[in-house]
Amino acid sequence: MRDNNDMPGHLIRRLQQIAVAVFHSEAEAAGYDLTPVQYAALAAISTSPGIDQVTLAGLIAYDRTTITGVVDRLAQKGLIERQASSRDRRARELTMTPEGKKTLEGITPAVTAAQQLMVRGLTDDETEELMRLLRKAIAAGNELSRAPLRQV
Amino acid sequence: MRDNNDMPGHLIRRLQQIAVAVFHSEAEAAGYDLTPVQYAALAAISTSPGIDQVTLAGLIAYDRTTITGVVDRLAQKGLIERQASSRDRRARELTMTPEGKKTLEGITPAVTAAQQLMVRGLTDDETEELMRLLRKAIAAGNELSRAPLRQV
DNA sequence: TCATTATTGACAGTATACTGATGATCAGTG
DNA sequence: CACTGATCATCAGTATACTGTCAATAATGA
Repeated sequence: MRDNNDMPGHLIRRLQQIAVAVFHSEAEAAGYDLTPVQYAALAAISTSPGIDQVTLAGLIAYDRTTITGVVDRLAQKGLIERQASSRDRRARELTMTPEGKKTLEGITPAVTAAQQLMVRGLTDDETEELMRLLRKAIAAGNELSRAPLRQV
Repeated sequence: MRDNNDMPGHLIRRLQQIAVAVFHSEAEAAGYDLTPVQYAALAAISTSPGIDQVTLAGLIAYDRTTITGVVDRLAQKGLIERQASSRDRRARELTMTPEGKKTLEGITPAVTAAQQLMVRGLTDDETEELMRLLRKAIAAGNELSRAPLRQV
């Protein structure tokens, strides 16, 4: 019988759990109540103001159904605003509030720290190699998920 | 600003999504309705009959709260049985049913196929290296998650 | 033995992720 | 312009994951 430790799926799941836990503890220690998912969405909206939800989902590889809830919570926290688009009445344009900008700037050091902490068992070279392999595997499997990356 | 593609956390999350999607489609194609999480739990119960839920959670690095629902669903599908332990009246001993054994055996080829498919962009050597790096990072971060691995 | 502490399983509540469906709207074609 | 098909956002439902809490029970130490 194949051991869990020889299953890529199991190992990926475990490191993901650790990554999320590290993110939460770093963010909380810095005084912010933001999930990894919410952070990524906020950062993407910051880079692409006025973006609609489907495009946002594609940029960060989220399911379009998931993004609804994430955007809801960001709006509820006053970090972003959602307004109907004038060009397409189906779409909602997402923009950051000043509060959102302040939060994004403030939390960034904690996010950077978390990224290092979650691979603290690896050397810098090993981390680079891990990221290279992850990128390569993701590129080949991108279309297998319901939430593929869609670069604009 | 740091790109998503340079963030280990983002890359890990994406590959995890792909891994789960691949597992589902392979399992479904083989005629089974079992999630990756349910499969791992079933396999662990098969290896360690009579195990209690906390020990099971430790073996596969699940949160003890999560395991309750997983075990519920496996029991509801008739794949496992839950009975009060005679040694410890708090604990529930988990055992497989014949149906569970049949399911586990039947689904195993699909699981193996899924493990290969989710890293189909990598060569065999690269897959080995990816698993090595994942194991090393996980070992260093094990205690950072609420659901660490607890080998017996 | 008795009081304190720890452990097991469960529950409520929140946040991803997904499947599948729906209403509103847009774009392209005849 | 009317029709068809695609797209945007949302919803209902299911399954992880987590935080924090609780009752029942076990284990430990004074």
